[in-house]
Amino acid sequence: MRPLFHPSIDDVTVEAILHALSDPVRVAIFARIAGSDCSQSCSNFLTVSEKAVPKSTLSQHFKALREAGLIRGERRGVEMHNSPRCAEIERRFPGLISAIVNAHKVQSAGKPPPLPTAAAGRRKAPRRRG
Amino acid sequence: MRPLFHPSIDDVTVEAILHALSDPVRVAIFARIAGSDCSQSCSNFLTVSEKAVPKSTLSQHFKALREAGLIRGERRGVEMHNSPRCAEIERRFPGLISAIVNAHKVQSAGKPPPLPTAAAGRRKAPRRRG
DNA sequence: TCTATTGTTCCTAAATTCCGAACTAACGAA
DNA sequence: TTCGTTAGTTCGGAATTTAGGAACAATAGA
Repeated sequence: MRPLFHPSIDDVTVEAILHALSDPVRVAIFARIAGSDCSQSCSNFLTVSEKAVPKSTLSQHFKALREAGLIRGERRGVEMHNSPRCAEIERRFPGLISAIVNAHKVQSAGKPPPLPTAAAGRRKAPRRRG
Repeated sequence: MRPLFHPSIDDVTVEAILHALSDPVRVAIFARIAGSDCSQSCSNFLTVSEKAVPKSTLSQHFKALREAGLIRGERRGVEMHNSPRCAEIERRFPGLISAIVNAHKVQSAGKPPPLPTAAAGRRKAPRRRG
């Protein structure tokens, strides 16, 4: 298993951050990691916003967040501990992360919480494979 | 020619904004439109950050910015006038746009201005087509 | 050992992006 | 009117990126 790659803060780009956070699942993951005071393991996110996320996809999402410089991952035993790099990013790009997380909150607050029984109908149809 | 589509401000999403601005050419375009006091035509951006942008690509970039709700385009005669929708977005997502534009400035300031003679070597190699 | 748990890698299909070529639309001149 | 120019769009196909199932690797406990 390959060691985890984390960019130095000076190599972190706005483009990479915005791209990483332009995915609804990834912002949701990041918002929760950034908002928590203890590190989160990947498996805490096997469902995100009522939607199941396959673990291979989840792994890719975490890789994207790590390589954008948004989180730091550390393997501890069988699981991974993920923590935000907010402080570093704040020094490099003041106000960026909080504005994005805030906007995400505004948007989440704007749409009513999905009713459990109606949720299935709103879910994106699964893609069928060969 | 199809009429231009502009989302209502309430339909504008953080994800769409971040995705639109996660492209280096598009942030550069948007930063210039947002920073100018007069509207800008598309053809002003046939070269962006010393790099030529094919006009079909440019057209797609403007479409992406419009449909993300970041700019408003208006056809006047043969050309298009593009203006930012910063005020509306600021009301919906306070601080978001300015943080991103600021971050983009920080990043641009960080890298030294490319020397004209050396610029060609740093350009991304063009993809070869069939 | 064997088994369970957590996460990664591989592989292929689907989606997205890029950009040259062909096109449309507005304008001015003859 | 028709021709030519300019500004931008659309089309089509190749390249790139993404999604997720299956197989795998690594750790821990029994």
